[in-house]
Amino acid sequence: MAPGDDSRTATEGRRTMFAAERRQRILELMHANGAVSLRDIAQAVQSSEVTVRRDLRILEADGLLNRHHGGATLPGALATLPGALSREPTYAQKAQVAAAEKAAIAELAASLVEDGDAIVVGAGTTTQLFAQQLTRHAELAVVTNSLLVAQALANAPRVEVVLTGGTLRGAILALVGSAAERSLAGLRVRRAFISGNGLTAERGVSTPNMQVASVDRALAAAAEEIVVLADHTKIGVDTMVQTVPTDEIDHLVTDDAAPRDVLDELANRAVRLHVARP
Amino acid sequence: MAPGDDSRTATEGRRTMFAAERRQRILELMHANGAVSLRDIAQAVQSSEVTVRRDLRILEADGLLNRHHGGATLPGALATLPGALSREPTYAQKAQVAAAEKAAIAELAASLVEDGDAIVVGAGTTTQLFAQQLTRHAELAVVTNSLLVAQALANAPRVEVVLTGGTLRGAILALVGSAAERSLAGLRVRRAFISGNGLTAERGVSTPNMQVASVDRALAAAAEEIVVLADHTKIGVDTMVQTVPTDEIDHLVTDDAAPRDVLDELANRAVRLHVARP
DNA sequence: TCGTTTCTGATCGGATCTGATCGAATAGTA
DNA sequence: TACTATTCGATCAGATCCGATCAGAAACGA
Repeated sequence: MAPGDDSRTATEGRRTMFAAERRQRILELMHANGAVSLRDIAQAVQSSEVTVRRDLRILEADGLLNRHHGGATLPGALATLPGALSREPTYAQKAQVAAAEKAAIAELAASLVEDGDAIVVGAGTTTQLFAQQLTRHAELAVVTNSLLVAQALANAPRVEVVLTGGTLRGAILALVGSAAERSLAGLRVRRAFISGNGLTAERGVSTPNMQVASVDRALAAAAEEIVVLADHTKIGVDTMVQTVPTDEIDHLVTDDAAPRDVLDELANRAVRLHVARP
Repeated sequence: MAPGDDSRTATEGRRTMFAAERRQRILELMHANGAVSLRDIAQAVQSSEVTVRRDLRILEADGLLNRHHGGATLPGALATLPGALSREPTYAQKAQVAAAEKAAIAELAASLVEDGDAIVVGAGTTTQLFAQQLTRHAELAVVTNSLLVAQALANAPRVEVVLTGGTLRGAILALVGSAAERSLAGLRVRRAFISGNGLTAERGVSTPNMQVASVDRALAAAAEEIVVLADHTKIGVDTMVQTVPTDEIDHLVTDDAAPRDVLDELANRAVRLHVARP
């Protein structure tokens, strides 16, 4: 015994985390990112993957999250996570395509928004990233048909988020149908930020789904100016249903890998170009 | 029993620390660090771990802290890590209250839903769990103002989800406001499953927020029968705004820890009771 | 001074938590 | 469809922690 001995190995400060503390931390990670891979959690809480797996099992039993191969998501939510989870392959895959370009486009597009604006935001992986950039704006009013856009702005204190009603399209977590279009009828905002699956100089923005196209048209009709967000993989691509013709597009935000000739032709048709460099 | 009673006669001038003094220091340590390990406490107050353990047990009985394996934390906040990203403590905390009971309630309530039904589901942690139980139902139509309910059912292939429009209330991820209420105006479904913050026999369901209350009323008005989901922590509790009076409640789904007298009184008023056992 | 009460510390058995490993299941790819 | 690489689940082992019991020390009253 050596109570007065002061040559102790000072373990203080880096106290090991309690189990409850660790689980709370996991929940915070979940709410911050929507979805987290098991490996990332293990690293974040400085525990083994086995322990994290156990925690996830407990938290799932309490209904606080959903487990998947490779990680977990918030109940219902799905993620734009590097590679891991794939309950929803289509969406996760879409988010992976040109991820860096999309992030750069989102950031550049956000600079087109000013404090006090009222805007409309469509559904899509790019517009979701775009919405995340808007959390710091003040006195913003955002109308959207995308649950992911709405969630991205849910905690922004000075942004008012209005969701259109409508039928949920699960694959993209967006609202479609006549109810969605009707709720946009009397609306008038400054700018609409929409995406799509393809954009050509001849036919403008297009998407393969008719319901989605119909809503996108209604979104566009509610705005004075239309801003299209499209990474280079979509430029020059035409899909089934036209949503916004070229002459109605006011701005295009894309990245520097987009084919030059299509951009030139778009510029000739009075589309103002904003090229992001990832 | 008087082992915990330590209102000792103050023998002044002694150098040994009194029990009350030691416990006070423990509380100071807790408030300074949020969470402290048992070993650190023992070293800080120059006592054995056994004694500290005893103190923690007493302090926990007084509700002044929560014990865990290896130490203790403050009752309210577990989020104490430097640079913690507690984005949404309120919702996560709410979900943890009576989590097992809520899960059992959700499961029992789901048995009240039949294939082919059209139902309305309100916002809340319990209704979210309830929605997760519905994914296996077929030909179901679900109308909700909760983003979490909608997301829980997003991937259910045979469930049609309709979201009301409205302004997003970020803290609970639900849609409120006149737009939400208007979109429910012409609707008629078989049953409404709603929650709330309190339920008494005299005043029925209540919630502390007026906007939420208004939407809940609109949800209830759209259904032939009203089913209330409330765990025992809400039974006998009255909050500010009444949403559904008792005589309009057709079913109550709760757990077996609910106070007997309130349940009896509710049964007297024609509320059918469903008691889940976690 | 003595006995009683209360508090503190030590020890031991049992319980809990954590980490590692291996077979089984799952997702992605050709 | 078949194959391969992860990932999951179950089991086991080690370490830590908790609770209960017992013994010693200090304080109080007679």
